[in-house]
Amino acid sequence: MHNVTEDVRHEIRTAVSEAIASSELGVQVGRVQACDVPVELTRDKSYGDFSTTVAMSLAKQLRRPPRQIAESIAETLRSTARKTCYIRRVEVAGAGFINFFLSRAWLEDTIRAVHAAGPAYGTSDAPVGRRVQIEFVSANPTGPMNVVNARAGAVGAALASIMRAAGYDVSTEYYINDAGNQVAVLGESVELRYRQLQGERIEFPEKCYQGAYITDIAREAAAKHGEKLKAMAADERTRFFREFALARMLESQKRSLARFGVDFDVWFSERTLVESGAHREMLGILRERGMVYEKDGATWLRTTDFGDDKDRVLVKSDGEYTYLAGDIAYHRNKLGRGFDLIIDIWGPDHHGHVIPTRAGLQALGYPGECLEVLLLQFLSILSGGERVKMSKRAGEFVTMDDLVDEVGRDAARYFLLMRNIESHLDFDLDLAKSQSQENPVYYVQYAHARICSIFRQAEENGVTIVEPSGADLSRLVEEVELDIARKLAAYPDEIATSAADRAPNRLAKYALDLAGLFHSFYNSCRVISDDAGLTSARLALSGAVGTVLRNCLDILGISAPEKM
RNA sequence: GCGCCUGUAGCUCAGGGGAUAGAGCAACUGCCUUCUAAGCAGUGGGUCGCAGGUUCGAUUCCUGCCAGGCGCGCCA
Repeated sequence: MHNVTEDVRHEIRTAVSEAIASSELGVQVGRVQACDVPVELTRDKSYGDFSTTVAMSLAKQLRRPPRQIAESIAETLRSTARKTCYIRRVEVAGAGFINFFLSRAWLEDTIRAVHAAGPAYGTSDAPVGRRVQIEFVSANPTGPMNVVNARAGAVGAALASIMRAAGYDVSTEYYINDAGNQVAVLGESVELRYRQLQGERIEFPEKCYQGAYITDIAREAAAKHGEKLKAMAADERTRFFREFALARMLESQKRSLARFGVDFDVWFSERTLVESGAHREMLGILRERGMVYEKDGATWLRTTDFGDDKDRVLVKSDGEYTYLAGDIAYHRNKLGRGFDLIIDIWGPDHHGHVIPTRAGLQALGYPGECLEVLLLQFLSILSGGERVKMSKRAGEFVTMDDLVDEVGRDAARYFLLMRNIESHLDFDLDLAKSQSQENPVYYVQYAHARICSIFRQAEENGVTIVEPSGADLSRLVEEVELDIARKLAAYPDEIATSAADRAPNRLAKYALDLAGLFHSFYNSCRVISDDAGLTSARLALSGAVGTVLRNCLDILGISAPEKM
């Protein structure tokens, strides 16, 4: 009873498959496997509860009108002596849909299933058994977390939760880019600011990071290590500033992420990778496999063998590894840790790296499908109707912290999750601030708080709260009550689809729809009344909605308040 | 020039091979002596960018075009 919808689907599939085999159609089509019968929850309940389009897909093969085929299948289903437990009525409609009207027992069972499973409702019974790693955010440690990182954080964390709910074994990872030359530039920026603070009249180069946070770090270094710094030799001091600045930036980035509620299972340092000799090792394997060649003093990878439009450099003529080489080595390391699927969430400006990186893995002998890159589209911040320019070097941006301060963590996360990941997202700060009352996240949270309030009220009034399994759910007869139960039944499908499509926004929409149904119910039906039986039934329904809302919000990384 | 993403209501966007295309905002009208009005009920609003193709069926998939965003380094 964990997943009633799946049970029903199975029942319908089997019945249809058997009906086709035993009807006159069976001779022509042969056996149609039950799993090949598409069974969907209907969009509109006038089409019944579930529907199949199998007749339409058989039309071509049988060279008969789909409606006729549907009638034939339906007729056989109706005359089947063996009474199935949920199916009550079978109708043919439209172009050849076979619609199934079920007994209300399936909705009552759904409500009971939600109560029985609680937080586990909607999660998959059968683990998919694939080890998945999702890497996201992985910002350069050269500036504060910005809103693009916030979007990646919200999406990555939600996707990880959704895929876990769908049965995947998921690990989340943050790649710390602590080995590149941008760290040297960061150190240099801080050191120059420090020297300026010491009264030296020196120019601050354009390539350095301009933000005020650089000066803050310089000031902090001076305050803590003032005397020691003065005594240092030049190269020693440069090294000091690089390490000091890096440590401070990482600390501040981790703090921002923690405030935003995004956590990672693994923080992976690029340095440890470099120091482990992973690059050299990778290159050795590629060389053995004949995948690299020398040209113009550089070492090239034959990415064109795997669909790239030109080969790529792995080792520059100055002997340094390229960014691509590092990425391939890193991904090889990930796969070496036993993951079957690597999901990276990147910005759209990195889309050109997808093919070369995958090509690198293929060149190493891995299947291309083991790397999936989700390109998260950009996010613009609108303030006063104007697009806020964001440039890290210029030090202009709205930070993740700003977002949390101004809009709040829950609202920020919901907003960032609301949209399809491949859609450009306009985040209007003024709107989010001024209209925070109408914010969709409050709508969902409010439904949850209302449900909690009902239960508090029931307790205060001394209403005996019957165990849901004991409530007489046949008392739920209002249309909106049954609509809610139907929506609860759709939840497991919603989790599965959101996971398969890598689409957290679907779940955000589901939560909004369920909350809407509940608000509607709340306004037209009184839960606590003199009718004890009805009260129990409605409490059971409300409690089930509360559970599912909580599950959704939890997955999305948003709090489910008991009071608002 | 090549590549990726987008084009759906006045605005911001969902949806998606199927049966009358949805929500919020904005506008208007009602609903608080009863469990939270951060709520509900209702009204108006659409050639799903354009043109072909595949299909029993396309707004959805494919191709081309148009428009917008972004990217095309021995940078990271």
